[in-house]
Amino acid sequence: MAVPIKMPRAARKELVTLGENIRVARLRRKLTAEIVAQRAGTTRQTIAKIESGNPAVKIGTYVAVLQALGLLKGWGDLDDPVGEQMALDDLPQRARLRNG
Amino acid sequence: MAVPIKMPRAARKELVTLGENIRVARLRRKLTAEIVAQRAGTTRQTIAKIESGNPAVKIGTYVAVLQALGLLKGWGDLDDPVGEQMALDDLPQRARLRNG
DNA sequence: CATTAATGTTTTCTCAATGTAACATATATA
DNA sequence: TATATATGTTACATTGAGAAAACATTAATG
Repeated sequence: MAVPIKMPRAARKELVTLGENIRVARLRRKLTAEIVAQRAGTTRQTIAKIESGNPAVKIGTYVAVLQALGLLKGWGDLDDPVGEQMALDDLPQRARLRNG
Repeated sequence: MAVPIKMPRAARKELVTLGENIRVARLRRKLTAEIVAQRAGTTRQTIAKIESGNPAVKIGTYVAVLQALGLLKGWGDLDDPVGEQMALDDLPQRARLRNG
């Protein structure tokens, strides 16, 4: 197996959690990795990578798997307690760093 | 630019939503794509792909970007109203399709 | 406990995603 | 309205992800 990509601990942990959740959801539905792979248009090896939290998997594959499990809806919604304080109206189209 | 991967409408839509949310979060924080890219260990071109919902980006990059924006925590938690009904205790390690 | 299917694991090959660079365009400020 | 800068966009080379296949291992049933 390829060496997992180097990344911060917290990020890795979050990916592992997501993978575990996906595996639990699959088993609860009594679906084999093979079946989910077919529905998602991928292979069971890639399903295994996802369930183990391998960061080197395309997000498109993740989304396809979530859809195959009926877990897709609302997944793209982010919880942003910090940004929520700010108005969306006057949001600039670009960020400007200095004074220039 | 490379042709976007073929995928179901709903899945594509969810990715676009995620990308938009990431962009909004970035702008609210007044961060340039360049800055976020540096923090996430990638390039601004890839940030652009993420914000446009391109499915062919590694999930590890997504996670790194979410972390750079302070949006990572709890992201791996899935909402599974269907599976929640089922006990975790007697969850099999494998799914079995037929009779056996 | 025997059987058989599901999963783990490795290897090879192909193709596309990413990084790098360069240029065009648009927009946030003074 | 200038102007510096953020972003859009494209091209190219490299590298690694993913598909496919084969074999080993393990767990779920009867």
